[in-house]
Amino acid sequence: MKLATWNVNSLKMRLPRVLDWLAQHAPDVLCLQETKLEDPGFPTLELDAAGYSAHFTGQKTYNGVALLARKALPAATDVTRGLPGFADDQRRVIAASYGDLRVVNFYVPNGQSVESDKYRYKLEWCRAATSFLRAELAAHPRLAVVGDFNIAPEDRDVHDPVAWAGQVLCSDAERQVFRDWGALGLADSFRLFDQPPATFSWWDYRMLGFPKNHGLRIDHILLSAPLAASCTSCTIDRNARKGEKPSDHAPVIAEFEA
DNA sequence: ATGGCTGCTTTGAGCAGA
Repeated sequence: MKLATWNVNSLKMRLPRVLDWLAQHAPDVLCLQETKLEDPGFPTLELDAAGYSAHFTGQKTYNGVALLARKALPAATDVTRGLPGFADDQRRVIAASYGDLRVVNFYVPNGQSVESDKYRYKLEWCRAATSFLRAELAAHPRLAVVGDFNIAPEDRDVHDPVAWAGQVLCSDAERQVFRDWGALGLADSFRLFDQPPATFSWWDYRMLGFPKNHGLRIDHILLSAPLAASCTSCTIDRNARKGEKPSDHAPVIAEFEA
């Protein structure tokens, strides 16, 4: 079983790459963020032709998340959108069950800067997400929480920790949220394995960010204990960041026994 | 080789991303 997450920065622009990537990697589930599509414009037919069933919640210009699942999987059940008790026009959360596998797909707010109202919104959003995840864990033993978290959990996830110290994506409050989710019983699958240093999932389009590997690891796959026990690898596909018209994020992939 | 932002929007300068 293979589970992946990818912030595509506009599914309209990235659909050819997504279809190529699905054909090459054949994940069982691929979670997308920043689709930037209203639901009637979602490319359901193209993905169906590629062998994937889609569930999604989107809006124009910003945000938007989707779950793509190979049709061989059990049909999605218990599909939920948004965070309970957190009224929000921004489409950032979708979750579904495939048999006993539960997948939560997050596009965590960016926050812009620690002085910004958007940062306060980010922390409030994360507080609601913590409550949601506690309930999801209680209901679903085999839980994966994936997506663009917009949090670099530790200094080793940052190309220049001194420059980023205390900045948005790296602030103490954001890193505490990541630890809180870990304390609920969600393991960072990437850190279950030895990894090359300076492995990142996002690189700024500007200033030769990718060629210089000036990146951050902000896209994650968290696993409940039963899922973590069967996880055999977690990798970031930096090849997907190369070439013409890449997203600024690379996919994260977790593989499991059976 | 992977190369000095990109995608979006009441179409075009400005916002947002991270």
